[in-house]
Amino acid sequence: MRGEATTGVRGSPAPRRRLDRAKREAEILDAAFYEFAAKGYAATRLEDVARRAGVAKGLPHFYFERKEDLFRAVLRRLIVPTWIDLVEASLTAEGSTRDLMRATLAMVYERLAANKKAREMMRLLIAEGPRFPELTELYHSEVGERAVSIWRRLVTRGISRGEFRAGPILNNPHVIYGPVLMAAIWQMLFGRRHGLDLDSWFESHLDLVLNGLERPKRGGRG
Amino acid sequence: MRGEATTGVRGSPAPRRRLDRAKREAEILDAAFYEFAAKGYAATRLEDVARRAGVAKGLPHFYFERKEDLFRAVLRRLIVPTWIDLVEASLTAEGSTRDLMRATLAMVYERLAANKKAREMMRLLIAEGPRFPELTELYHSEVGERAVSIWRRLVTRGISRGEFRAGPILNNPHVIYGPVLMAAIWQMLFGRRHGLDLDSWFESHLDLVLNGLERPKRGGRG
Amino acid sequence: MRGEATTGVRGSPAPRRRLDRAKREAEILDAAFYEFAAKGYAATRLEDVARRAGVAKGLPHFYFERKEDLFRAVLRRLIVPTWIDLVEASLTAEGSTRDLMRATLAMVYERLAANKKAREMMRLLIAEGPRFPELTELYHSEVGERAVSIWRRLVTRGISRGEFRAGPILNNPHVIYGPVLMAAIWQMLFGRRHGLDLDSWFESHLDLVLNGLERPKRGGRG
Amino acid sequence: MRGEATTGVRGSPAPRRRLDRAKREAEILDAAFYEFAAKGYAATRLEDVARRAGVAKGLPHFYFERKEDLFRAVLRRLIVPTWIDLVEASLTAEGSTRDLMRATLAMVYERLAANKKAREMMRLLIAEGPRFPELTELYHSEVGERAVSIWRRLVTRGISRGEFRAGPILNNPHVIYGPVLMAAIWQMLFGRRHGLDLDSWFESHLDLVLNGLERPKRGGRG
DNA sequence: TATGAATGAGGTTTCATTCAT
DNA sequence: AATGAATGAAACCTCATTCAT
Repeated sequence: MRGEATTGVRGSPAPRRRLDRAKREAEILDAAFYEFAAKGYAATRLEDVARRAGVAKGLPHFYFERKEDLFRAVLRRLIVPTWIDLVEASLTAEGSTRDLMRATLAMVYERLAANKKAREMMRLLIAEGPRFPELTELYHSEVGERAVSIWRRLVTRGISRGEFRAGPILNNPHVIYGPVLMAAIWQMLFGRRHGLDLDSWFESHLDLVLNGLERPKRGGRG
Repeated sequence: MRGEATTGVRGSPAPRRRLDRAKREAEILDAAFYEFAAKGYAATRLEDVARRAGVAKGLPHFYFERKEDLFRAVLRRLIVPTWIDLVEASLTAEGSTRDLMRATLAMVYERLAANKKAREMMRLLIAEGPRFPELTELYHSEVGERAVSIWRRLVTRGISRGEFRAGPILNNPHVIYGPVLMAAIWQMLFGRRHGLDLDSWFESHLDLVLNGLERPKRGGRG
Repeated sequence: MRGEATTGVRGSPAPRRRLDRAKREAEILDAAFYEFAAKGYAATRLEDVARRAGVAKGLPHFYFERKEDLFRAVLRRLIVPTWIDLVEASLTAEGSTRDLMRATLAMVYERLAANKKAREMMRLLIAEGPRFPELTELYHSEVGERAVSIWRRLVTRGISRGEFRAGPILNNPHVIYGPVLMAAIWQMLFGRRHGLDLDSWFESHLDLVLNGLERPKRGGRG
Repeated sequence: MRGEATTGVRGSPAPRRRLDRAKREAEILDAAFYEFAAKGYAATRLEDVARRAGVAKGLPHFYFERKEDLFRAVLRRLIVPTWIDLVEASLTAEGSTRDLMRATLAMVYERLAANKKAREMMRLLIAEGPRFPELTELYHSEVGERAVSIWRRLVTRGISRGEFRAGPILNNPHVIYGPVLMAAIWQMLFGRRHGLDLDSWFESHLDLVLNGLERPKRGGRG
C-alpha cells in the first residue's frame, strides 16, 4: 500500500482517434469502393479494405456484418444520390430544345463518361449484378427508368415546340443515350492505351442526334 | 515440394472415356465459359468446371496449367473468330447505303445485343479486363478497331454516293454503334425483369441514325 | 484471387487461449522442428505442425507466411545460439592442453554426438541443404568456421607450450573433430539397432588424438 | 478390294528402341538416382524421372510398382556392390602397416569423400533413413560393419607386427575413419563455396592417425 | 511393352469471420 | 468501440497411380 500518485505508464493505449460512427463508416465505405473497384467483389480482401481505411482488420465486420453487406452498402451509396437529380432539374430550363439537348448531353458526359468513379461503379454493377440482383433493380429504378424519362421529356419537348419531328424514337428515347454509355465503356476497357477524345466524341454524338431528331428546316440544308 | 500427395489405391471405376485432345479441350473450355460467365473469374471453382465438363477435378489443370490460363483461353477463343468477319464481308454489297446500314445494324444486333453468349463474354471482359490487360488489348484490335473501320466505311460510302452529308460524325463514326452497345448492356443488367423490345429499339436506332446522317431531301420532309 | 473461401458460420467453440506472439511462435517452432525432423521438409504437413502445437491449421501461416519460411525459422533458431559459444569460452581455461583437449572433446560429444536434437538438426541440414543454401551458409559461418578456429587454437596452444609437436595437422586442425561427427552420424543412422558406446568411443578418440599430437616423452614409451 | 501393296503410311509408330529389360531398368534407376539426389525422396516427381530416362510417364511404374520401390531399388543398387570389396581385398597386401594404412585411407578418400555420387548416396541415406529402415540396416551390414572390421584388421596387423601400440583404439577402430566421413560431409554441405583441399586434408589425417597409432621409436622423436 | 490421358486424394494457402482482450 | 490473434472451410494445385489405347 503505497500512497504515491501513479504518474507514468498506464496499461491502456493512447486514446485512439474517435470519430462518430457515420464518419468512420464513410471511411470504410470509401476504402471498400476503392478495393472492390480495383479487384472485383470476390478478389477483394476485407483486410485490405481495413488497411486502406486505416482501421483494424475486424472493424469492417463491426459496421457491416458480412462482406456482401459491405458491398451492398458501397453500391447503394453510389447509386442513390446520383447526378441524375441534377439532370432532371436542368430540364426545366427555358430556351431551345437544341440547346437543352446539348447542355443535358454535356452534363451526362461529364458525370458519367468522363468520371472515373462513375465508370468504376458501373463496372462493378455489370460484373457483380447477377449475384446482387437487388442492386441492379435499384439501379434500374433510380437511374435506368429516370434516364428513359429524361430523354422522353426532351424529345417530347422538342416535338411539342415544333423543333423535333415525331418518329420511332419516341418508343425508345434512351437510344439517344447509347453513345454516352459506349464512350464510358470504351474508356473503361481501352482507356489506358486507346482512350477516346471525349470532346470530339461529344460533338459527333450531338451532331448525329440533333440531325436525327430535328425537322429539316424549310429550304433544306441541301 | 510437396509430401506424398496421393493415396494411390482408389476405389471408383470411373468412366475413362478418352477423346482426342482438341475435343476434350473444347469441352473444358465450354464448361469453363459457362461457369466464368455465371460467377465471374474469382468465384468460379475449377472443380465446378470439371464437373460440368464431365471430367475429374485434375483434368482442367492437365490442359491449362493454371486457372488464369484457362480463363485466357476461354476468352481468346471467343474474341478471335468473331462475327465481325461477317459484317466486314457484308460491306461489299451493292445497293443504297441506307439499305446497307439497315442490314449491317441488324446483323450487329443479332450477333451482339440479342446474343446471350456474346453479352456474357462482354460482361467478363468488362469485369476482369483490368486483371487481364492482354485480353482487352486483343479485343481492341480484333473487335474495337475493326468496328470503327466498319462504321467509317459505311459513312464514307454514304457520303461519296451523295446519300449522307459530311460532318463531325466522320471523326467518330462508331458513335453510330453506341445504341447497340447500350442495348446489350441494358439486357445484361436489366434483361431478366425489364428487358428491351429489341426490334422496336432497333427501329428507333435506325431511324435516328439515318435521319442523322442523310442529306435532307429537297423540299424537306416538313 | 480466390472465390469466397469461407463459410463463415462455424459450429465449434474452440479454446481460444491467447499467448503473446513470442511464446506462441516458439510453440509453433518447436512443433515444426519435431515434425520436420521426423519426416523431412517435403513430407511434413503443416496441419500436423499445427496439431502438435495445439493450434488451428491456419495459425502457422499467420506467423510464417509459407512453409519454407517456417522451415528457415526453425533451423535458424537452432543454428545461431549454439553450444559453440560455450566451447569457445572454455578455451581460456588454464592447465595442460591435454586436459583442455579432453574437456573440449567431452563437451562437444555431449552437445553434438550425444544430443538427439542436435543430431536431428544436422540431419535436416544435410538433407535439405541444397534447397536452402542460405542455411548451410549460415551454419558454415556460425559453426563450421568457428569449429575450425577452436581446434586450431587448441593445437597451437599445445605447440606453443611444448606439449604438442608441429605437423600437417596445423593445416586442417578440424581433422581432430572427424570422429565426433562420425559418431553423430553413426548414431543418426544406426543408433536404434546398432548404437555406439559413446563413452568408449570418446576414450578411443581421445587416445588417438593425444597420441597423434603429443611430443613423444624423452626415453620414449617403448 | 484393291490389289496394290500398301507402301506408305501405316498406323503404328516407328518401332521404338527396344532394350532388354535390364538395360531399360538401369536407365530408369540412373535417372531416378539423379532426381532423388537432387531433390530428396518426397520432392522427386516420377514424371521427371521418366523424362530424364527418356521414357513415358507411366513406364517407371511398370518396372517398379510404387515410388518407394523405385527408391529402394536405387539405393540398394548403390549400396551393395560397393568399393568396400576393393578395400577389403587390398588388406592382403604385404609390406609395412604404415604403408597399408596410407594406401587404404587413400582409397577410401577417393571412393567416398572425393566421389560426388557416393556423397549424394550418403546424403539420401541420412535424409531418408528413418523412413526406410531396411536400407540403413542394409547399409550397416554391407558397409558399416565391414568398415569396422577393416580398421580393426589394420590396427591388429600393426600391433602384431610391432608397428602399432595397443590401446583403447582397439575398442573402436573405426574412429580412424572419422575424418574421412567428416570430409565427405563437409564437401556435401559446404563444398560449393567452402570446399576442402582434400589432398591436404588427407595428409593431416594420415599424420594424425599414424602418430596416434605408432609406437614411439626408441630414442624418440624428441 | 509402352504411352500419356485421366483420376482423385491430399497438401498448401487464402481469407471471411469470430472473439478474447 | 476497437484490435488483431485465432479458427477452419474451401480453393487451387500437385502428382502417384491407373489404364485405355
